[in-house]
Amino acid sequence: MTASETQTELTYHRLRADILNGNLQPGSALQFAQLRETYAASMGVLREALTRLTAEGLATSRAQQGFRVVEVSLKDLNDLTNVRVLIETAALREAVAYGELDWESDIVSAYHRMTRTEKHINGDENTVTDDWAQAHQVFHFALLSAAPNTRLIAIADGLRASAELYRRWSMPYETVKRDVDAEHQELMELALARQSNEACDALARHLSFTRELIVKGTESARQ
Amino acid sequence: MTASETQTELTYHRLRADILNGNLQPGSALQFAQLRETYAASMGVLREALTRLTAEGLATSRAQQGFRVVEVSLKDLNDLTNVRVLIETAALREAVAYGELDWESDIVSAYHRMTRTEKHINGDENTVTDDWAQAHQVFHFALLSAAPNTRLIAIADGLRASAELYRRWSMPYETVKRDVDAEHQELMELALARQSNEACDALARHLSFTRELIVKGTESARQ
DNA sequence: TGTCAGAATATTTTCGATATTTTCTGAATT
DNA sequence: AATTCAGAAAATATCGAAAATATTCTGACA
Repeated sequence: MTASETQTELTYHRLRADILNGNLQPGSALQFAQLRETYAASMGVLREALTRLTAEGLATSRAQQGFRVVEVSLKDLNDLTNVRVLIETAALREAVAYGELDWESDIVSAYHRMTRTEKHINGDENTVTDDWAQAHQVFHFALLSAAPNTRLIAIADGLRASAELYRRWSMPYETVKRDVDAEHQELMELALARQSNEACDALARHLSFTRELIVKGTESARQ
Repeated sequence: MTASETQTELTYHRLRADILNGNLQPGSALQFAQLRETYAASMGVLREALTRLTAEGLATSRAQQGFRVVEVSLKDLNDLTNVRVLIETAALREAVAYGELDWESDIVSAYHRMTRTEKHINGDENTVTDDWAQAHQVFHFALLSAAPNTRLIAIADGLRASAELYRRWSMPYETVKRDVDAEHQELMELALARQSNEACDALARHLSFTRELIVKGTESARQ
């Protein structure tokens, strides 16, 4: 193996991707025998990858009962959204206060890349390409990256992984014709204009949008 | 092995305790051969325990270069303190708003236990007993436990582990005769009186105290 | 004196066989 | 019909040796 990436990291990334894109369904059991075939990895490697995913909040484990994909729920989505608003607005406020030219350039660059990346697989509006998801993450990371408080940024990044899980869930409900690009553009412009309060409001709305969609979607489905 | 605790968990807890109480110094290498003797554990078990500690922020790892105890720094202490104030006050505000009789009773009980627990080992003011550290954690957990947002509580708990690392560092500087018990009592009374703003202020001051001590201590040492 | 290649050493990573625990199945008992 | 229990089956947890990779040491060359 010539790559610098260790076997465990490779398996970790592949498992992580399969959880995030729904290939492994929330709540389903992650059994070693089965995973071993799929990923051609030894038990030790799988075990370590799963431990990392558990710590990240994408899987759960109970002693002697193995691992499962984490469950999703409306309650957790609500909690998650509230925490993300709290953390990300705090980080954005710092970034707007301390960001310099590098920060501005990174945001513009990330925005450009995101808007020029093919968003849907074969035009199917219920899907998102890996490339776009990646570019989206980079854009949001760039927005906060100038915040001096690295702990804040690390927590925001960690929560973004969980949020990805729900984004997938919300896609079928995006009947409202949400204009995500416009939200991102507004966010970028307010940040670059150093309008702290307005930018934070826009970010809060942006983060809350997914929750609103799912809540409304499941409510109408229940009737 | 008859215990319900799995081998990995046992080793994880022992390693964690040794990092927190300074038995393993910040920045020092955690080598397998050495750890294997100390903890009488296999490589796989150690590897998993270390992976969990890394995810928790108490250790670091680089591919092919093993694990180390996490480094401490003034910058990180500052970041950590700011995030903790942000998170814990948000959680406390929720707890004060939603807490019921169970919550009140738990706080009173935890406070009582903490104040009746021997604090120092052999009266040495530079040390803290494991029992007191445990009771202290339980008290702070009880304060926030009524917050409906479980994500918020989980993050607060996670950060408390890192904070423990710095508490140890600050002990030699506690020359100011800090009255921790009084701080805790004030905190408890304000929370039970449902005085949200005042309680959050008291909590912010309480969390920031450790930072002030270390900053002042290292400044005067540098002169 | 400083630099560099290559051997020697030390450390980490990976693997599958074995031990332990949980879950399943079905017959016996109340 | 419901419960209990033992044995079988399936899954997870544990271990230490072997492979892969980094680090250190050595001595020749500039």
